[in-house]
Amino acid sequence: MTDPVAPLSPPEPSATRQPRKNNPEKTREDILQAAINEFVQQGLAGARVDAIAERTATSKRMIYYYFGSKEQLYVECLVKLYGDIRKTEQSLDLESLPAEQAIRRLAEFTFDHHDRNVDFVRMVCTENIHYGEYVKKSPAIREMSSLVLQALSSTLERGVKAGVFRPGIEVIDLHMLMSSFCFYRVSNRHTFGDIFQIDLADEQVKQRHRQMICDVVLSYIRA
Amino acid sequence: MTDPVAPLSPPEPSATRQPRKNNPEKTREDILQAAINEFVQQGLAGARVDAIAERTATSKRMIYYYFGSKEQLYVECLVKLYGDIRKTEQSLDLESLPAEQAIRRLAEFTFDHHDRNVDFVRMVCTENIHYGEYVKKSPAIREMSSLVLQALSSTLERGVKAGVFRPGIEVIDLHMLMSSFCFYRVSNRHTFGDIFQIDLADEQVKQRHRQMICDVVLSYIRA
DNA sequence: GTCTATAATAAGATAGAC
DNA sequence: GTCTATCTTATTATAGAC
Repeated sequence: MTDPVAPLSPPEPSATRQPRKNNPEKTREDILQAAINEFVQQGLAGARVDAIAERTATSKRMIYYYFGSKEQLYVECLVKLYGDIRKTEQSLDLESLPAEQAIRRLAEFTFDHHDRNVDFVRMVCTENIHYGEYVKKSPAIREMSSLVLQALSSTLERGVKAGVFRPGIEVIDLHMLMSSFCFYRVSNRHTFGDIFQIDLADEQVKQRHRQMICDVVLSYIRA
Repeated sequence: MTDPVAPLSPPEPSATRQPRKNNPEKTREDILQAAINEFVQQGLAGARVDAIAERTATSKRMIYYYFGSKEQLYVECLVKLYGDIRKTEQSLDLESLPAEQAIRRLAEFTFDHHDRNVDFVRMVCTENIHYGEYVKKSPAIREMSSLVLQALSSTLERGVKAGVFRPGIEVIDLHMLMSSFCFYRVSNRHTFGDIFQIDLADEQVKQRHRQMICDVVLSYIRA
């Protein structure tokens, strides 16, 4: 098909010996995003390296070149998605608000983030199916996450001192209460929605639940 | 190894031509339980039909003989696990208790059931990763599930009439509040536990959370 | 109804040219 | 750094004897 000499074709535009359109940074990012999409849709076992390659502007060979294996690629996807949530969590500026309002803002943020990042939720589900063995391999994820608890903790303290919250609340438990509701609503939307005949994506239902988790948390911790 | 004639061995006990030890009912149940174990551990895509066969007293051929395909076998596993929770839910006898106590019993049951049935929780996670497309195929699961909401609904009504609960609570939302906390605690124990350094299987933590979900629900609906 | 052996295919990973 | 072609293994599913 391709003639080995090509004597009549025009010369290559670049004379500085650059193979074609090399952009390692972009190629790597491109693969990572394609992998997230595939893992999120198919799970770890269900994901196909070939399928990831097809979602990419590059080839399967590059996946192994940059990431070594399917598992290592998967871990990098996890780190990226956890990084996204933790970064945005820090822009909340809870200290500037009265305790009760700060709790409300945190609950609403938690709700919104899960609602908008189905990818993150699905990835965490997949990871738990695999007994969390890949998050355990990445200390970076653990380190990023302690900040939320610190922010929540100091807010609680402020509220107790101000007399609006009752003392004795465990920070981790409160965080779990918020996370579980916001997470479940997204993670289990298919089974829950089908079985109980409710459309969890509906805007009215969504606003109701957003309000609800705030009320639930506040009624629980109020003095 | 086995001699084809066996002239000195004792005669077969059954003379009525029964191949070996045929017990279709038991074989089917055996396969189903083995499949649950495999699906629960590996997910749908990760589960191997060979692995299921190895967990069985019978062979891989029988899996296809009884269930047709890996997918159909998976659906039967789902139906079985959903059936288990819905059956036990009906033995709660909430009508015999004062409204507030009935809510407490339901919350505790929900907590205990999820805590004791990790298999169920993991299977539901897997199913949601697959967009719930298999529960949708089984109307039996949907039909079984409406009973919980009915029980919760009449309990709420009683409480409102008695003046202990405030009106306007959505039944489905309350059910989701209970389910989400109880479910998440089990489904996400690996990531949550590792990231926030808490052992969710610890007996003290468990009792604290069991108490907590009751308090959360009641403080939210109390008049 | 049950078993062993195998067909047909698909998947993760790599070789080697450019 | 990038590409195509391919190796190796494992997987779903079935054939055919008993």
